[in-house]
Amino acid sequence: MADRSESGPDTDRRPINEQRRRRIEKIAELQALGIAPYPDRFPRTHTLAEAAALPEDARGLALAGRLILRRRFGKLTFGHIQDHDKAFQIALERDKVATGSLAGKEAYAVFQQLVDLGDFIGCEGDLMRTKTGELTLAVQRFTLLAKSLRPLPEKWHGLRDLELCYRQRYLDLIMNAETRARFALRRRVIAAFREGLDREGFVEVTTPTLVPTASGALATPFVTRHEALDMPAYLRIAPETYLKRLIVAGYDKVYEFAQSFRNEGMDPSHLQEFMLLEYYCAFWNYEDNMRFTERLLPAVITAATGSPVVKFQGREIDFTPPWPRIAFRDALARYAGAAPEDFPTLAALRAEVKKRVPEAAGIEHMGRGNLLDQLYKKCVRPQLAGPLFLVGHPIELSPLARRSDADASLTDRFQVLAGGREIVNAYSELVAPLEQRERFEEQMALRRAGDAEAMAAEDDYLLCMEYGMPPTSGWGLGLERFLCLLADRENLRDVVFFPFMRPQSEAGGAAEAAPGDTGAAPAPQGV
RNA sequence: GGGGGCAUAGCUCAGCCGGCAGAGCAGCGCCCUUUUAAGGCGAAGGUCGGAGGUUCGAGUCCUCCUGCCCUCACCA
Repeated sequence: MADRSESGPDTDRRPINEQRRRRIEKIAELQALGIAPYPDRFPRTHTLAEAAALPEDARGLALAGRLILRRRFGKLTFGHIQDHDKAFQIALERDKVATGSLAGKEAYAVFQQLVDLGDFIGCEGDLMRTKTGELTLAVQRFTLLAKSLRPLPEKWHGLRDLELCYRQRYLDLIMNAETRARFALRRRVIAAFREGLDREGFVEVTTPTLVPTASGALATPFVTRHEALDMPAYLRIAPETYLKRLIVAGYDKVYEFAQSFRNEGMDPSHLQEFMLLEYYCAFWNYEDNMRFTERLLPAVITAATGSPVVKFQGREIDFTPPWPRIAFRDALARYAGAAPEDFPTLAALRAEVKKRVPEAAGIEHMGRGNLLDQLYKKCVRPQLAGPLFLVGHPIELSPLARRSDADASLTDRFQVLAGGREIVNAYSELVAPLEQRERFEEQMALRRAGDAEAMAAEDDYLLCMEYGMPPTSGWGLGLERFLCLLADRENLRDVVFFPFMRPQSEAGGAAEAAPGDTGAAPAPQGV
């Protein structure tokens, strides 16, 4: 797009802002001086972090960044330019600076009057040290790289308004180093998981996000429509059954960072769109998997944060292995004083849950598994600081998990608990196709009985299983929840760049203008 | 979905018992060659989220609406 198009019609319908209008005027003034407001490139020699590591007599640097601070004196100006990783001081002297075809006083005036905080600029010059010892680029030539039209948030307090941080994350990232650090942590954690899994021989794969049946978890899917096939389609709620198909296909070890979608309530601990990391390993059982988990998580945490000890909500959680193991039944008995065998009938258990968790809804429709789960979630889990392995979950809670050989009412399943939260859910997979079909049918019966959580059956997956699935153990982790633990954050939105927000018009509640209705006097036509 | 809280200049925030709409930063005009949120002087900048109501008078009190935060329920 040609530079001059920027001085063309201004169709922004939002209330006129004085500063924005002034900056648009500056574009024309720059162009009149032969200065392009949006040039196409700048040959940068170093990032700002690289520049900061150079010897202080380094010469001939070309640095680029967003101008974020400026301290003007009469004939000397200090400023800071910022790139993603670093802010760096620049100094311009009136009689020693140039831009475009201008030099000295005229070039200096361009910097003072036509360059604004928020603009991207390129700066060429030599390093020096100021009287106060700060490594600084003495700028001989600067180049405007992009004119910004809106003022940045406050330079000292940054962007504080939570709603603006979510809606305009780019401003949050520009202004708040803590936010940048949080997303750098996300990047490091993902890289560390990849490294840990790759080194173990796992293969990263991609499976469908758009699916004909939402399976693999107990959740309400987002529904959409496949027009060409004239059928409903769903966004996946988990990658599980597709990854297991690949196990059947002969991949021994697969994993996926699977963006998943669940159409359920919004609160600080639930996102509609989130990332599940799942892996599956053929020939492992859940015990093998626990041993690997005990190696993988400390390695990832240490790689990402520098220590296996996580500080969370004022507590220290040490992931150094080994971690204690506790059976689901024992946890209920010890922390809730209510072992499952104390309530042999559904009615007795239901009465107990009603007594202890009176606020829970839908108790009448819950099966035995969900009733026990209520007791666990409300009375036991909050007390578990961890890290620890919770094992031996009731079979009703785990329709895709292998039945325990020792106790038919239990599954070969474990969860990793830390900070009162479930970090990992894993089990020996159910690989027997006929039993899987029965378990799905039990879920469908629960569904018909009113338990909305029960899992949907998936015939295509059952077909796949009938060709033979090796013994396998699978593992899943909610990436955002894990990141919140490492970043000591309560709200999952804090570790997602652009959380889903209800749209809001910029006019502050005014109705959306119809197309073509500019709502303001159009600016003069350019070109 | 229930309950509680917040919404004032581009940003960060004051605004008392209902009585002229405020500050800092940013921006604008001046002064200033070593600053670190530079400093000094000056002039601007507002649909107090929106719509009603009470009142002589509403940023302030009441009702409704919108958005966000917290919390409970549901869910990972």
